Amino acid sequence: MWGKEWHWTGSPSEAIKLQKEIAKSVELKPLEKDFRYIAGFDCSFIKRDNEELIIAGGIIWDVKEKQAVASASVVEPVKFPYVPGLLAFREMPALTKLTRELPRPDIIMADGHGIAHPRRAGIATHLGIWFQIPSIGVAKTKLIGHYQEPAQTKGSYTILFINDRPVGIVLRSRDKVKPIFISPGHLIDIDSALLVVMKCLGKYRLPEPTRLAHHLVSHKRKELKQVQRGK
DNA sequence: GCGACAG
DNA sequence: ATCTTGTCGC
Repeated sequence: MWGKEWHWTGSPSEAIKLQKEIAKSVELKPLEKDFRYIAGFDCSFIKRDNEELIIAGGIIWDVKEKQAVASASVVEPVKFPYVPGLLAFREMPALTKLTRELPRPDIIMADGHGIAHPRRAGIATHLGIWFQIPSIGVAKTKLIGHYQEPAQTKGSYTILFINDRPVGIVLRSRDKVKPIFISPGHLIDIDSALLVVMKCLGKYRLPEPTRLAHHLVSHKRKELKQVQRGK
């Protein structure tokens, strides 16, 4: 069910074990059902005294009407350190809490990778498995894999490989901008993930769900900075 | 031992 | 992610 919070505690080595298990449950298949609502998630961080806070934000994008129909954000202390490959353990607690305030989407779009990950279990995969909703990872840079640089024109793309295995797409989302990295998280395949992302592209490098979520958290962050000054 | 390394 | 001003290119 949507709104189910994630409460996991453990060490980095235990986290790696969990990811290996999660990867066994991943299902990659074409998106058969029609879709309309896509959730976009993103996080920001800020320091308060001795602790670090995470600001998680999410929006629901209506692909048909091309507009956000809901949004929410939460702020809480972060417990897990940032370790490449273990991003999900840092952001999942806040992101899942966020879902209590949002309607259930048809697809989840996360800021990060899906199976284009050392253990095929990026944050998009964690979210897809946890909620059993098709999920896609959209990252601004590569974590792992090899690819040929796509042409400079919008819409050009190449395949991202890990040991000769296709795991995602490197897409030029606008003319002459750095490409974005798309990979399925769960319950969707590479082709469908690419189609969904392209349907969400507007006049910016990032697809609307992720871009608006990022805009939301950066705005929330500025508000918190103001509060810090006033005390 | 030397690079690579989501956010 | 965050710290930060001006500046190069379309």
